[in-house]
Parts: sequence; structure tokens; C-alpha cells
Amino acid sequence: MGYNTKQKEQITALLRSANGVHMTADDIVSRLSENGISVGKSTVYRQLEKLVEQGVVRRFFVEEGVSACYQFIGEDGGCREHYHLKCSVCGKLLHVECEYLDEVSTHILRHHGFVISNEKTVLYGICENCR
Amino acid sequence: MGYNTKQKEQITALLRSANGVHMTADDIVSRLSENGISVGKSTVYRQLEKLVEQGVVRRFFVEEGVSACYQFIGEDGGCREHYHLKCSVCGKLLHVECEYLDEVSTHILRHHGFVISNEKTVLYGICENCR
DNA sequence: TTGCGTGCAAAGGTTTTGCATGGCA
DNA sequence: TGCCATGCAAAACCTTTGCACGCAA
Repeated sequence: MGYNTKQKEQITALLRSANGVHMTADDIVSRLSENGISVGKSTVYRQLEKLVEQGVVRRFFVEEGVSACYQFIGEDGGCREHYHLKCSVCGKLLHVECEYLDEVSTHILRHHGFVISNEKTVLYGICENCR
Repeated sequence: MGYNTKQKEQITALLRSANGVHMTADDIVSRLSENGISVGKSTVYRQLEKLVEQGVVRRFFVEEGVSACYQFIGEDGGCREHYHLKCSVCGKLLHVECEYLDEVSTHILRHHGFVISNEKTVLYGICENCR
């Protein structure tokens, strides 16, 4: 799985600690820099690429700028099996483990012939706190 | 609502005629060029921006390349009220008018306190034909 | 020591912007 | 005629890549 470097640890730690909120590659560079940790931007992109591949981090296009947003989703990989709700206001990601919603995928398959990918799908809207 | 120019009409007409399939800004320039219509790329971007604002066209980030994809969704605004399924293979967008799925929004509000935005949400997966 | 990871700078793309010109109303 | 739209080129951005050097194992 590659070497363990200071940079890799710091990037992962930052994303993990921001659990529930996304940030851009630039954000990561500045946040680490504020804490006195200097990391090259290409290193950040390269680590993010790996983390996304491993399913630890998820990449979003949240519209705002043009830049991609990255968000920690967990190291266990369970996120392929449930739906995600993302609040357009605060940016938080809610993981929904819900039997009723599991049936939705079945319904869409049976009635609309379409196989949902929970890995790629995000339901956007506004969360309880932001209303 | 601005002037009616030849370019604006051509861009809208092309997107409308490709209903169900998305294209990039570059695609639009080449497709029009093939038909002997020359339109500057910045004009295409500027018109797309307006069309997206008006809700006539939808902007997707389909991951693959880096460039955004644009797709005609209709001039009536009815698309704010139903779910959309987008096939990751062929790129087609399915508009789903379905009572069962309408209930899903209600369920998510009642049980998870979250208001779904059909305007922003897209369910990704694989359609019947592509399986 | 081996070879992956890092950082810098440059390259590669996409999208936006400034400005003079053209065309709709 | 008054103004918005267009086109071109340049600028602004984001992301990727090449290469020499550093560091983990």
C-alpha cells in the first residue's frame, strides 16, 4: 500500500478531522500551511487520487468554483451500500442506513430497469439544521 | 431576455435536438461547424451559462474528462418536480414521473429531516439498454 | 540500497474575461 | 441609434506530468 510519509498522514488526518465537510485541494494546502505544515500541491492531488481510489475519500463537484471538493467518508468501505444526502448549504454529508431507502433501489430496478450506483449517487438538498 | 441571435438559436436548437444526450462546449462548436455554422467558443460558454440559469439546460460533471457536459432538459421547468436517472455508460438522462419516488422525498423529509432538491439531484447508474 | 513519495516548475486543459466589432431592436 | 452579443486572443484556473532529490523500508 505504499510508504507512510508525514505528508500522507497529515492529509488524511486533516480530512478525517473535518468529517462531514468537504474541502478543495487548495483548502488542504492552506489549512496544513496554517498549522505550520508545508505540503506541495501536487502531493496533495496525488494523495487525494489514491484516497479516492481506495474509497476513503469521495470527490464531489459542488458547483461553486470549478474545483473539485474532497470529503472523508470512512476507511471501511461500507459507503457503497447506502445512500448519501449532501446539504447544499453547510456541505455536510449524511450517510443514510435505512431499510426503506434500500427498497428504492429495488423499485427503480424493477419498474424503471435502472441499476443505481450508490457509489456515484448523491442526493442534494437542505438538511435539518440549515432550514 | 436579451436579443435573438443566429448563434443563440443554433446552440439551443442543437441541444434540443440531442434530447436525452449531453455534450460538451467543444462538442457544440464542432457539431455546429460540421453543419457549416461557425460559432466562437466563448459565445457557446456564454449562452450555456444563460441556458443553465434559465433551467433550460443542465450542467453535469460526468467525471471522465474534466470538461462539463450540458444537456437539454426542457423549456417548461417541469424538471424540478421529478427525479432524474443518468446512465453512466450511454449518458442518457431519464426523467422519472413516478408516485412511488415522490413518496421517497416525503420519507426523507419525515425520517431524515432533509429536503431533497430535484433540481440538483441526479441518480447515477446503468440503464436497461446498457446492461 | 531500492524505489516510492515529494516538490518545483512546466505543460495541458477548460473556462472566463477584455476589448473592438457586428447585429438586433 | 443604443446596447447587447460575438469573436478573438489573452488571462485565469485547475489538474497533471517530468524530473531530480529525499526518505521509508
